[in-house]
Amino acid sequence: MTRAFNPTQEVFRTTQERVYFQVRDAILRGKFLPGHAITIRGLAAELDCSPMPVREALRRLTSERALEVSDTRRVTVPTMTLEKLAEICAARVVLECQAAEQALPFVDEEALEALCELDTRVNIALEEKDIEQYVTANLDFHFTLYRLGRPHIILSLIESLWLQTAPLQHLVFQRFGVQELPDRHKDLLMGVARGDVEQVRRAIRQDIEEGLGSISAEELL
Amino acid sequence: MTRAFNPTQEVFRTTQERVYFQVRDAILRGKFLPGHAITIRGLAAELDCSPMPVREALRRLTSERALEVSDTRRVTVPTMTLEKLAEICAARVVLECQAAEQALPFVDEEALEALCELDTRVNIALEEKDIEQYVTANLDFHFTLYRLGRPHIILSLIESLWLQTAPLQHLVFQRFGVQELPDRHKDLLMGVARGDVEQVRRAIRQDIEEGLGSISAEELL
DNA sequence: GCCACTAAAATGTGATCACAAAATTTAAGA
DNA sequence: TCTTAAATTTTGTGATCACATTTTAGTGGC
Repeated sequence: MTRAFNPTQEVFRTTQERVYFQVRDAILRGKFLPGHAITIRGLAAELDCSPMPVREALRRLTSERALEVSDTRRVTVPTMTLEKLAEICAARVVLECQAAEQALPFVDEEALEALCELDTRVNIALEEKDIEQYVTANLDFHFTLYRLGRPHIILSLIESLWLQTAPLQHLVFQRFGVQELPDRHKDLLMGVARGDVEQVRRAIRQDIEEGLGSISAEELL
Repeated sequence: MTRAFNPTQEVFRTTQERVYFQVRDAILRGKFLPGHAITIRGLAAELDCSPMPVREALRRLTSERALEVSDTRRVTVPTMTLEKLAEICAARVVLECQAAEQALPFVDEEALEALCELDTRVNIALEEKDIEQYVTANLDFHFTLYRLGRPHIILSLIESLWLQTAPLQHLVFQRFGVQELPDRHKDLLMGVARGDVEQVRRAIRQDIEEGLGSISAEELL
């Protein structure tokens, strides 16, 4: 289970909750391709429970736009469009800038060290072309920063946006690898260390726009 | 049913969907007070269906933070805190500015006229101290503008944020009325008419911050 | 009158069932 | 071989049930 999205590593109180996090994790890890259809009974059998908790978990995920229901009521992994991508990009920029700004006053020695360590993990993953590791480390890096300001509402909005791009990201990674990805983490770290709001904003904006903006029309199907 | 939130006035394809919109509408119209507990069977009886669709609708609404589940698994209308309010405020500012900016290129004579008419309705409601009318007209005014840019993802994020403040808003309205509310719609309309991004942003920011910012600690319970 | 304790009612969760709609497979015809 | 149509299976939705937990009501004691 991805730490950044479930940092407390909690034991799930209900089956529905367990299923929700399992499916969410699978999406983040690129286990589902865009367009792929998901069936309630199939998931229930796979996760060893009745259809009931699956229904509620899927309803929750569609509500976050991590999945979508087709006009024939079938639950599918959404396909991306350029319009959607542009919107997600814009929303991520403004929300993650806000989260980072909110986090800045809480940056101390310890936090900075943790971020540097995570950045190192990202770089190692990039060098080794380890997609799985890169995705996890990158996620941890960003959310560790954002979480410093103890945001709740904004963070869940950001999580929803990451979930929406995850399937496409993995598609692109599998096709082109992770090597030529831009790395704005150094700028971001420097801005964070200095408490320079403007530098942080610029780094986040570039990180997002270069990462998602490079995906052109051809990759969308 | 609030037009701005369900502009197509669609016929609902499933019971679950009908229940979802009915409860959502009730929240927006202030039918539920913060802290109020909602029961599945109770709602099911009231809306004349089995508990099943209600469960899914409530799950969806809690996913949007319009409702929340207590630690004893009871679904309640969330109570507000200053921290949450500040976050919602910040998120609304950046997202609604983004939506408005995206809408500007689509503003034409017709749209401008529609907005003016809605603004008039808001002012009439304010003069007559008609809370119900004010809430509806204000909602329509903002979302009519935002919808021009045909946003999907950002719009649903904004909707979620409005839902979260609705119960508190109504509480404040009932206690203090709607008379002394700030009106930044004139500035906003002028900015929209001119295509002046900066003026629009400023008006939206002030509209949100003066509207929600005036709610101090005492009102929160 | 007020508080602790017990009993009864109500509630959320998960499982199962029925049914109509959709997807898939099979069969038939050209 | 390909297309179309019928038959079969699979699927989502809504209803109902069982059960453990929680909430509420009721009772007794001070």
